[in-house]
Amino acid sequence: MYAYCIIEYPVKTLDKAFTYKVPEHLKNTLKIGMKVLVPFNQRLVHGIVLNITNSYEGNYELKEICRIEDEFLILNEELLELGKYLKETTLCNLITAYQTMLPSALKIKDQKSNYNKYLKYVTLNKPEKEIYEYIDTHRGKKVLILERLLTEFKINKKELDSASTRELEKLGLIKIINEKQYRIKAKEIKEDKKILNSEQLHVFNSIKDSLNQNITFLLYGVTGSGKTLVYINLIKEVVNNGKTAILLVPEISLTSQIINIFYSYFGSDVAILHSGLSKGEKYDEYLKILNKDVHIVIGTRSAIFAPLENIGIIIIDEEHSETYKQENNPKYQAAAVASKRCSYHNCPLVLGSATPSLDTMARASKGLYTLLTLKNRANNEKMPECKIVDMTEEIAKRNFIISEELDNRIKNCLINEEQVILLLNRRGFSTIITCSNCGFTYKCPYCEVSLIYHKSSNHLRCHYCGYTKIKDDICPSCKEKGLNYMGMGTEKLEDIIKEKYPQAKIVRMDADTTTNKGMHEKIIEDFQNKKYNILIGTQMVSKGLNFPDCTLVGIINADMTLNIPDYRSNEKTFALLSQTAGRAGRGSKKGTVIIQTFNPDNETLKCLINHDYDTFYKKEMQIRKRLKYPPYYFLIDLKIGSKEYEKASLNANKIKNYLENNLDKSSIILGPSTALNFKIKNIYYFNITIKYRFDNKLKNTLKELEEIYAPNKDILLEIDLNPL
DNA sequence: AGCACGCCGACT
DNA sequence: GTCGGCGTGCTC
Repeated sequence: MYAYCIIEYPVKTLDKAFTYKVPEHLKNTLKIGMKVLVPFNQRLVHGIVLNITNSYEGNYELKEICRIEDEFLILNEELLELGKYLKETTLCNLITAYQTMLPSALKIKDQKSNYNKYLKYVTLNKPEKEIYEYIDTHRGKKVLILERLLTEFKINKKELDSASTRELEKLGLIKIINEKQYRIKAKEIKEDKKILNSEQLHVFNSIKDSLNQNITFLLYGVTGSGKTLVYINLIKEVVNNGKTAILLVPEISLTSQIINIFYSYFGSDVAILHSGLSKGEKYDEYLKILNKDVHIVIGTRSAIFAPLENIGIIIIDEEHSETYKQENNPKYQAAAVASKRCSYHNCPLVLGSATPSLDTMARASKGLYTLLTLKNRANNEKMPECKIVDMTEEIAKRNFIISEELDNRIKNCLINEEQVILLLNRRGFSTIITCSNCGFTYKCPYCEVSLIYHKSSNHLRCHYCGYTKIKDDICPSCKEKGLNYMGMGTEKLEDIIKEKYPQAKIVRMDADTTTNKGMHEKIIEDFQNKKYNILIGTQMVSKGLNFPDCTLVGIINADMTLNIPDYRSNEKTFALLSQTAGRAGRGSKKGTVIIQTFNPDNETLKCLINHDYDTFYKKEMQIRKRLKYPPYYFLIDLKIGSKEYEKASLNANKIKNYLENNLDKSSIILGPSTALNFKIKNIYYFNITIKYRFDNKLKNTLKELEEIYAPNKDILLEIDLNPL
């Protein structure tokens, strides 16, 4: 009997199966997918069994497997295949794929062997007769413990006097048992259930009728339309059929609210997986899934690898969120993995969003996905009224940060004891040059993305195609000397607001104020309980939270995301501002949204204020088509890095030539240009972007490139097959 | 990745 | 003479 193993080192040259003999004593227990310890070049390393055979044809003198590492942990057939799929689609090593699928406590190199948490119980160890004999002949604490045990049978060791317990254990009268405990305990099921409205019911029924088919649904529902309730009912249906379900959410900040809702519906049938958990907690939740103690998994990106069997549905909430793409290796898209798993289990995949990504919507309009729509807010709430304020005019009136309109509305809210959310858009902070007078920003004439300012050379540069120009002294648009960095911190905004509205209670939520675990939840809870009047924050405040008394949302600088140098900047802006706007008017009162901008005529903002995703979609698709961006073209990013500028530049050009000679003529190769973060940790980076539609030479050419550069320690080559 | 082997320079 | 620098090669 022979086992084919992949070993722990994530190196290209070792990314293949090594064959071992299976010793007699392991023949019955060893299974495909197990973690094993094997001898490898003078030392012992961990590996995963990929295959087991009865014969071996080869000339190697095979060594024997030493032992099985975790007998309970077995990657099943589906997950083993999923790893191979990850390797193929992201060009990572197979072992890297398997490592990312496991929680850190079970990863191969984790040295701590036991993450199990036990609760110590005390029980009697002798027949009652002997216990009574002891009680009759002794007195004191020990007798009291024995008397309690005679009636209560087992008692938590912590409740008892430790010295007495130890002595009783020595006498053999009692014993201490370890009982496996899960760190996270589910809350009780609450019987306060909402009923689906007619629109929600229609969507629910459409998906329910296809529960045994591998169909992808796009659930496009406006903010506040009650998508969560649809998810809950779908999952309930799936679980009632004896199957399991995965719900992906974008980030931890959102999970706390959703998790509580799910606990109240499903109690202990839910496992949660996200980065906010400790190693031990993650381990426990993973065990709950492996032990089939739960049917439902809720979590962030990596929860898509949950070892559930018999999956009946996968739901990805806020489908457009960028958090579903992993930015380090393996650079995978959770939605693609989900799609793969759904096809294995022949079950539906549901993508939910109020602002679907263009890729997803394009697939829906092509008929690849089934589009389902929730047009109205649940509970008869109205969509908030949105208004654009032209900041150019306000600056003339010397209102630099808060416009007159927003100022009046804030004052009104404070009088009526209603709440305000202010969004400060801080993305792409200081690398973009803006005219403080007219709001002008430099754009690349070829790629229509904002140019990045390089201070050292006083140049503006397009990070897609490498177009370069020198920064002007006066603004080319208004001829004033207003060209400077754009940006203001939330902290500064907080000071300004405090000064302007001294009577208001203000709270700030950004990366600085939420570093401690639980701070985020606390701020939200306090705001919900009306401890504050005004919440100031970055994108964090945009996520699906319900504040019934929040009637005003102010977007201080809508332009910021419009100007980030990314072909998706319009899409991102539309999503972020819609989400934030959706916070207003979630109770009985009507909500208002004030959008401050230097670009009042911007098409994206116009669509936004009319809640008109469809027009936005059509207009943006035209731009994408004209400029050959996704979804019309696929993109691939190559990142070339070296400690020496010359080497990086030289090799980037070599790679470009190689691509030009080997790719299909229809593919477009852009660059090399200096990367967005040109120099990180003393390594210089260059970017090459490939745009393609159909290119069957592509995969192989990239694999060849990887093989050429794998042994080269001076040059780093990173390939992102699904860049954002 | 990480260990052995191997071939050259500066030390008790 | 030996200790140890890190270049190369190999790992079932």
